[in-house]
Amino acid sequence: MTTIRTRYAPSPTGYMHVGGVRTALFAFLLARQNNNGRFILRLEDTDQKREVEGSAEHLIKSLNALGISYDEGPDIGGDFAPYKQSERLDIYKNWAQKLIDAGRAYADPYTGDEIQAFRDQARAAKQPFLYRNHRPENPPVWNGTTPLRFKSDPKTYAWYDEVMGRLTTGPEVIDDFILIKTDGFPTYNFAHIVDDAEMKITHIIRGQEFISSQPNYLNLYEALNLDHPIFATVPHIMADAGNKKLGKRDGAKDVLEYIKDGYLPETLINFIASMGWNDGTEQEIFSMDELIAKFSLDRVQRSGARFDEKRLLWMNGQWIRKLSLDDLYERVANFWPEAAESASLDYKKQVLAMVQDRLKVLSELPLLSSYFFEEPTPDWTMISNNKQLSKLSNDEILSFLDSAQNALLNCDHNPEAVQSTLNELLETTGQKPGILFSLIRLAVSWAPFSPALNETIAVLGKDKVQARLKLAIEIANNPTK
RNA sequence: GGUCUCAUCGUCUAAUGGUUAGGACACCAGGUUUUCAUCCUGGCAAUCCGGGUUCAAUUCCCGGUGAGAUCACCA
Repeated sequence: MTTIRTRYAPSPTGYMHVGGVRTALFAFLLARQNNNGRFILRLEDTDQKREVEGSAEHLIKSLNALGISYDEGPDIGGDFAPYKQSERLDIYKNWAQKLIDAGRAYADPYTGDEIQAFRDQARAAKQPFLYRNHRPENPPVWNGTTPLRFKSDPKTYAWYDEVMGRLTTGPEVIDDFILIKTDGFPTYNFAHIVDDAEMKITHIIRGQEFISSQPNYLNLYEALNLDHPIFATVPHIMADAGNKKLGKRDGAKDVLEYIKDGYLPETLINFIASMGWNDGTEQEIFSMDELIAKFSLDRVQRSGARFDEKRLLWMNGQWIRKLSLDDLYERVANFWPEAAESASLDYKKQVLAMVQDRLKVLSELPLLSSYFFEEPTPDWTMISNNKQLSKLSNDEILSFLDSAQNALLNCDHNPEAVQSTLNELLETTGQKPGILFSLIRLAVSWAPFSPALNETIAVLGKDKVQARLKLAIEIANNPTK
């Protein structure tokens, strides 16, 4: 069996979004599940006008962040370097010359306006426009100042696509397309075929937008006397709303943005893979290693999938909970509230352990933990708006807070001891936990939600708990609250 | 408009010529000594429509309809 070589071949014209990640991921998985498989990154920078500064770096950064590693690429080289099409112009010229010599390419003598006129004509006649209907009889010798066109050989095609199955088209879709532009750069249509051949690519995985040009590529493979690689067409990912392909305009987020928001690479990989692929079981959570082991093109969905942010959020929570505390600790390094800067490693880990079950994205960490690091601002409306607490008289509140302060003063601040102290408090006050614990919870955190009360108190420590209870008592004593 | 493709709960999906059409997200209800979350239990919810083949069709075939892609000196 020949070595599998797949590639991801983006054009550096913007940031990397989830659609691109999925194409790259599938190609990567396919290469990785074979012992000697290779995954290649190739930059298709043949459109100088659309090129966006920094997007190649962004692309590479995104792949790295997600753990989609490549074996050959523009920044790391490889046996078939260079991996940037703009540095391969001579190669395309050579291949173009072969076509010219074989009578399969010719100089396009028309101006843009002239071609547009043909197009309008066809449209007026309600006919599909085909350039080859206007093929010049005696084209000039190509000198690089005009586009070079492929002289197609229209015919019927049937081919197999690993995802889509058997596909067929008629000769009407075959046309003379441009191989080399007037700026001397090849078109995608030409360059990718040459490069895939030169780089010995065995599988082409790409988005649905290329499926309609596939027969033209087949025609070109024939003209170049090349065996074509195996094709796999992956359906589009649709935007959350509407029925459009997910693109920049639909608010498709840059994948690095998801990372910055505190989505784990594991989540992104898992989620993107499972949009359009599953292994036929009820498993939802897949690690990269599992994906490598289980992925197969014939289980890729044929229809487009919608990007569901809520499911992504759920999945991120799942992955966060799977992490060991130490691992999670490393990953939240940049997400702590500012006030946590001076806190000890040990203290931060204790806090983190408590909020691990509550985090859905790492960026929520400050929201969930700030009162562990700085004094919260008391907000008495949290008590007065509470269904149960609002029924208490001020004297009752004072008495409960006072009892709590006293009881906790002589209590070791570890979760077990605090819990038994709290339990005793329930008995001595004769209150239900819903009332007493809510009150204490608010007095020590002033947060809409917090971890288990005994743990919270234990981690905060006696000094902070006493001070906060004292402050709450002062406020309760002050009628203007 | 031409060409190609696709079609199962709101969403991601599983399955099969015979099933109570399964799971997950979301949503709703209940439970776990406070809150939020986790976790657990339960609930709601789908085979686009019409023909045909068949004892039997969501599954195979045909036709509609709907959706997507493409028709560039973009990839």
